[in-house]
Amino acid sequence: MSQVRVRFAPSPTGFFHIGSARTALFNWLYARHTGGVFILRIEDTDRERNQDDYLQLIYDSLSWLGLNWDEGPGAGGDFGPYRQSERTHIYREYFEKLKAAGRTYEQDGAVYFKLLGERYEAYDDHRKKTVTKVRNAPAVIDDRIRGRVERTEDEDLVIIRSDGNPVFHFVNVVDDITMGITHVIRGEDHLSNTSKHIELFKAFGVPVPEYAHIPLILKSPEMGKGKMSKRDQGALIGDYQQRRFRPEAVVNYLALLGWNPGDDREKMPVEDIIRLFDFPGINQSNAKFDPKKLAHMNMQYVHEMSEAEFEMENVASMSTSVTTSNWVQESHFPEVLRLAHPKIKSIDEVPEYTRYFFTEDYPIDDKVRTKVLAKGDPKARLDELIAALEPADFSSDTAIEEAIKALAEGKGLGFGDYQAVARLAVTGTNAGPSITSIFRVLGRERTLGRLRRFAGTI
RNA sequence: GUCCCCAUCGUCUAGCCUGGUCCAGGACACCACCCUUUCACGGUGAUGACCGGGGUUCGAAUCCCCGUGGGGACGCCA
Repeated sequence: MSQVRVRFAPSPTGFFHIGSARTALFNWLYARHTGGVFILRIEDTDRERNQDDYLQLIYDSLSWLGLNWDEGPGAGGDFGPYRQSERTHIYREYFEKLKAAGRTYEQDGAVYFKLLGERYEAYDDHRKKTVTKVRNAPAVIDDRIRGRVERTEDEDLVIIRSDGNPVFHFVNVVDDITMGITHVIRGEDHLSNTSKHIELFKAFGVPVPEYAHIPLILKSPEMGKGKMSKRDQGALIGDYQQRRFRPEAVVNYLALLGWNPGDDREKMPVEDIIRLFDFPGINQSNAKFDPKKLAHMNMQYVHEMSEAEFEMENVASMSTSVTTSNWVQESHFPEVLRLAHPKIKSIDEVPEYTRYFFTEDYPIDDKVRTKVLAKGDPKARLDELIAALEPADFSSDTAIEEAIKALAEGKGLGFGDYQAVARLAVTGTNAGPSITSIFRVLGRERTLGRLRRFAGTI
C-alpha cells in the first residue's frame, strides 16, 4: 500500500482553538503512526477575512504543541505551493477540466458546478425561497469512523465566486487530488459537505480518499450548549501557551477527547499515543470539553518537570511582567521555586503563590486573619516566637524546627500553636510551604521584621 | 423545516463488533477519612450511569425497530 498522506487545512480567519488543534493532532498522530506524511495547507481563499496574525498563530500553536509538518509553509515539499492563495493557476486548470466536461455554468457572475440529473423547482423552508433541485443518486461515504453513510447532493453549488475567487469545496477537493491526499481526517461538521466533495471527485474522474470524520468538541455544561467555539472560555490554544501549560499535557488531554487506547491508561507519553493511535480507537460521539481535567493533566506534567526545567519556564514566564521580572534576579529565587514546585498546579500561579518571598508588599487574607486570631492567644504566641527566634539558628529547617519545638514544649503547647499565626504574619495566608522553610529562605531579619510588624497590628 | 451523525456515572470513557465472566470498570469533579506544623500532592473509601418503549433470545449495556434527547449541515464562510 502506498504511503499515507494526510493534511491539516486551517484557514487564517480567527484564533487557533481547541477544535482545530485536535483535528491537527489526529492527522499528525495518524501520519506518525503509519509512517506517513503530515501536510499543512493554508486555506486562505477568503481574502476578506484572512489575517497575517492569525496565520502566524497557526504556525506558532502547531509548533508549540509539537505537531511538526513534513510539507507545507516553511517545510517545503513537492506538491506546493501550500497556500491556496498561491495556487490559482492550479484551480484554473481544474476549472477548465470541469468546463470541458460540460459540468459548469455561469449565473449571476458566479460559476456553478452542475450536478447530473433531472431538475425541478422546490420551496426551501430554511432559506425561505424556491430553489432548483436535482434528482441525484446518493453519494456513498465509506467512513473509517462512521461506517457507510449515504447522503444525496441535490443542488448545484458555486465553485467560483463572482469576484473570481474559488470556493472552499472546490479548492479543497482540487488540493486533495493534486497533493495526493490519501486520508481526509476532519471534524464531523464536514460530514454533510462530503457528498459535495464526492460529486466533485467523481466529476474529475478520480478515486475519493479515505474519510474519517472525528467527533466534535462541545462546550462543557457550565459553558452552555453546542460545539466549542473560539469565543468560549478556555478554547484558545494561545491562552494555554501564555499560561505556560505543558504542551505535552494539552496534547495528552486532546488525544483523549474522542480517542482512547482501549484500556484505562490516560497519562501517557506521546510516543505511546502514536504507537496506539488508529481509527478503531476513535469514538463516534461528541465529547464535552472539561477544563478541570485538562488542569489536572497539566498538574501531573508540571510536577514531573525537572528542577532546571521548572526554573527555566518560570524565569521565562516571570521575566515578561514588570512586577515579577526583578524576582528572578534574587539569589533565593531558585530555592523558592524548589519549595513551590510540588505545591502548585500550574506555572501561571507561581507569582501569586511566591509573592511574599520577594516583597514586603503582600496582602493579608482577611478571612484567614479573622479565623487565626480568634483562636487561643495569638499575640502571646507571636511575642514568644519572636523572643525564641532572635537567638535561633536559621541555617536549616531542622534547626528552626528544633527552636520552635523547644519553645512549644516549654510552654506546654504544640508546634501548631505557633505555626498558624506565624504563617499569617509572614505570608498573609494559610497556604504555602512548611513554615520552617519559609523562615529559612526569608532569613532572620525579614522573618523577625514581619513577625514584629504583624504583632503590632493585633 | 429537510438531510446527516450520535446516545454508559455531572464530565471524559472501558465494556458493545464476537449477547451470559457487568447487581457495569477506570479517570476528572464532588464528599469523607488517612498522611500532615498550614495549604496542596499522595493514599483509602463513599455517592453516582447502561435515555424510554417495543422486539429477537433461555439470557441484552451489548443485536433490530420506533420514539425521545443531544450534535452537525443546509453561504458567492471555511
